[in-house]
Amino acid sequence: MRRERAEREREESEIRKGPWKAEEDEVLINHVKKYGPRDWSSIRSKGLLQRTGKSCRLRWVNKLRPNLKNGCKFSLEEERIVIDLQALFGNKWARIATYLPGRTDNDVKNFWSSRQKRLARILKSPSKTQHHNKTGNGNGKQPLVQHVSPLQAENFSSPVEVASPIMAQPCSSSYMESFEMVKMFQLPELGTTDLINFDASITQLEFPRKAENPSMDIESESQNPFPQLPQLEPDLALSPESQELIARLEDPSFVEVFGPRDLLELGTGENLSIDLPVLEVQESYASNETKESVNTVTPDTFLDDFPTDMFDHIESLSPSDW
DNA sequence: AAGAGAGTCAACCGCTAAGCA
DNA sequence: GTGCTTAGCGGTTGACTCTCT
Repeated sequence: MRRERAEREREESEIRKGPWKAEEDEVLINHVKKYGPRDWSSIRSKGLLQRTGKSCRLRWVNKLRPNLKNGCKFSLEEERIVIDLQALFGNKWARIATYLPGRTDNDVKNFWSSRQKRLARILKSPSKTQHHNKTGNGNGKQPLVQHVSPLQAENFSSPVEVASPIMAQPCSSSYMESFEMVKMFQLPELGTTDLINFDASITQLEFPRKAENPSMDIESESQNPFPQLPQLEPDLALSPESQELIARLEDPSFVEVFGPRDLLELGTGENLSIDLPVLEVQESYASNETKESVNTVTPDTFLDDFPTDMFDHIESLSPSDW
C-alpha cells in the first residue's frame, strides 16, 4: 500500500506542470505533424514529454493549433456573437467557440468571465456611481433614461438600430473603446433626442449605404432566430435590488463599462439580435433544437443576472446625457 | 513612484461521455 | 453489462500586466 503510494508519487512528480517551454511546444508540434492531433497520452509514454496527455491536448487546442487568433482581442462582432449565443446555449463554450473561427472555448470562457466580473463590480460599487452623478456635467435633473412604452419598444427593432454601427471591426476593441468612438462624435450635431435616432445617425456616418436603404437588413432580420426578450408587465412593483440597479443604470459609468449596445439590450429587450457573420449559425438556428432553445433562455444568461422586474422601468438613453 | 485593484490569459482540476476490450 | 482509458468540456485558479489613485 505504502509502496504503491510512493510509486504513484514518484510517477506524479515526474509529470511536468506549469508554463510550457518552447522546446516542449516544438516536440508537441512534431508529434502532431507525425500522428495528428490524437494519442495524446502516448506522448508521455514514449518519453517525448513529461506532460500528461490532457495537458498536451490542451496546449495544442488552445495555443499551438494553426489559425488561432492568439493575442488578438475579441472584435465587437465576436463579442456580440458570444453574448447572443451565450443567451441561447448557456455556458456551452466549446459550442459557442465553433461559431468563432480562430477562437477556443477557453478564449470564449475567459472573455465571458471577464465580462461577468466587470458586471459584478459595477453592480457592487454604488459609492463610485454616486460620485459620478455629483461630479458629472449633468445637473442630475435630467434623467439619463426615458420611459419607453411597449409600443415604442417595438419600434426599436428597426433594421438600422438592430445593426449596430460600430460592429464588424476585425480584431478591434472592446465596448469601452467603441463607446469612446461614439463619444468622439459631436453629439449635438446628430440632432437627436433619443438613442435610436442617435444610433441611426452613427450608422449613416459609418455605413451610409445601409442607412439610406434600411430595407437591406429587413430580410435578414425577419429571419433573425435570436431570442427576443418577453415583454414585461409595466408598473410592477420593484424589488429593492432592482431599484438599486436602476439607480445605477442612471449612472454614466454604467454605460462606459457596458457600452450603449448593452444598455439598449437591457432597455428594450428587442436588441438581442445580430447579423451573424458565420456560416452554420443560420442553419443551426433553423433546427428544432435551437428553436427550443430560443424559447427557453437558460437561467445563466447575461440578462438573468438582473432581477426580472427591473427591465420594466429601463428607458432609452438621451445622447445629451452622455 | 508605489501600491491596490482590475483585467487577461494560460493552465490545472474534476467530471462526463464515448470507445473499446 | 462492466470496467478501463481517452478525449473533451466547463469551472477555477494563479501569475502576470495594466491602470488608477
